[in-house]
Amino acid sequence: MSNNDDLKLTRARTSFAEAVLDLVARIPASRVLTYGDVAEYLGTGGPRQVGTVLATEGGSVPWWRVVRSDGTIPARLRAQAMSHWQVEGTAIRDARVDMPKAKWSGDVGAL
DNA sequence: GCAATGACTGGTA
DNA sequence: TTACCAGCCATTG
Repeated sequence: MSNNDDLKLTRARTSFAEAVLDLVARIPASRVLTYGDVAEYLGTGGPRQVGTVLATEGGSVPWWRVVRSDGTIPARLRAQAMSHWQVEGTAIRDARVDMPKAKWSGDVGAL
């Protein structure tokens, strides 16, 4: 697998950050996950840790595919995320992600 | 090793 | 519907 080389693109990263970035990078377009779901999927840490990782190294992954449980995100990122969601065709509901429709099942083959 | 921080969550008012 | 509170846990100083 060449994805190992990707790990060298940035700084050392911890095992947790590595797992978060890896999972976020695997989220298919038009699909989103909540911070809590990412943490639960990894089996460790919590939603705050996921946010901390994305705030630190999120520039290298599709962070807009990770949103709050309400389908919203911080005002600082809302405009940017909205633009990406529209381009990728993500289900949107009144300036928020339509979680019931856009939430990723964890299976890339599910459509 | 300890204390503070934070792109969160769920419950209550 | 929005606003506020307490809990959670890895990372950083």
